[in-house]
Amino acid sequence: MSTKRVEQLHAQGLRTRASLLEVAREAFEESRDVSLNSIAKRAGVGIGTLYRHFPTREDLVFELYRDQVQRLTRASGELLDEHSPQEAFRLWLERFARYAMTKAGLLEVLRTATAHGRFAQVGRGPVADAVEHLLVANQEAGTLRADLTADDVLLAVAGLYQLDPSAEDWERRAHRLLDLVLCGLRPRD
Amino acid sequence: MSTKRVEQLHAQGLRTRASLLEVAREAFEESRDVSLNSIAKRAGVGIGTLYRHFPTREDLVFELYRDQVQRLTRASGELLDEHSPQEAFRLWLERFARYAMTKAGLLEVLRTATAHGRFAQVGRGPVADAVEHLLVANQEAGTLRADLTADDVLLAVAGLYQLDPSAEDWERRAHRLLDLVLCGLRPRD
DNA sequence: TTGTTTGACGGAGGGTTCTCCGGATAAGTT
DNA sequence: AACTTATCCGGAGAACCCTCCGTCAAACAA
Repeated sequence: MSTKRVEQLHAQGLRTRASLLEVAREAFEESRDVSLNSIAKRAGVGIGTLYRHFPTREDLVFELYRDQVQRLTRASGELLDEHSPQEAFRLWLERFARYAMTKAGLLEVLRTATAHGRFAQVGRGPVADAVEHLLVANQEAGTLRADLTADDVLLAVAGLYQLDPSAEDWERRAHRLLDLVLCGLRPRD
Repeated sequence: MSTKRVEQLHAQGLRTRASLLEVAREAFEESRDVSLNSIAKRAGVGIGTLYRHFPTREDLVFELYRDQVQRLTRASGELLDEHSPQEAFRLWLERFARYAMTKAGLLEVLRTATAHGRFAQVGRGPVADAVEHLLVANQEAGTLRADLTADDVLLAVAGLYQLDPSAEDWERRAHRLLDLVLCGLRPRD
């Protein structure tokens, strides 16, 4: 049967893929800049195989943090359930900042994921969707300007990507930035 | 005499340095991603020589746009002479955006120059100084919140670095961003 | 004039990224 | 069992980045 065959063939591919991801996760925990070469070697796989599974370095890193990003985007709904739109929005932005800073690689992922690039095209990106969700709720509540788009918001908080997670003052700077942004997004008068 | 000797020795170095810069400028106009190898070759110089003059790629690019950056930073004073602090601030930010977008390489330079990195340490960077200048004038006029720092401002407009100069809508997006930022920086009530 | 010093030069070399294609292996076919 | 096909694997190879060090020539001193 065709489907079984596909599964079998995939089985092999999926195994090496999983192996690659596991090795990559370990490697990235040790240091941020790992050579793809070394990952392939540590996974006991040719470099060509790695590239077939993950055509670019970004693809690999993105996959590593996929669940983290998902958890973040899902949080928008949960926060809206438990808090007022205004609070939910602020809490979500703070979580966004914390996520971006905590795991070093995530920052890069979030930046490219929110930029208008390859990832953004997929339904304009899950992150943009989460923002949109929060945005609409706040606009209906009248706590955010009605003319805003998710794009506006993501651009406004882009300063987060400039922060250096290894510096101790990133938290203070991030806090100030979010304050300014939230102030600017409020309805005029 | 010692100074003459230094000048003579420098003369040689300066010539190759100038040659490198000239070639680099041409090369970068053709395409953004040029190999340092090719620049060295086109300048008729060994790759080692290039690296001695410009230890990192950033150093080279930064040098290419040094005068552009200077012109931008100087504009802060001129604008303050000719306009109200508020207008000067807005006009300067718009010029900042335009500069960053027009010359492709400049965007990268401005980002690293404003980030807290190597360049920023030198007197916290000329760009930061320009912002500081405008900021103080506005705070004295009461048109910007008194607790703001240049760092805050630069973080707030960092969204500009996310824009894609080759897309047609960057101008609209930049405009919206600046609107939001200026709104957020105004004194509360 | 003949060392000697000192800065500048060139490129080999090790490590990386990414591409490309021939080889292997399993599923399906006759 | 022999053959075909689809899929995956591996690594050679081209291009690049950056470092390191031996060489060279100008400037100066003896």
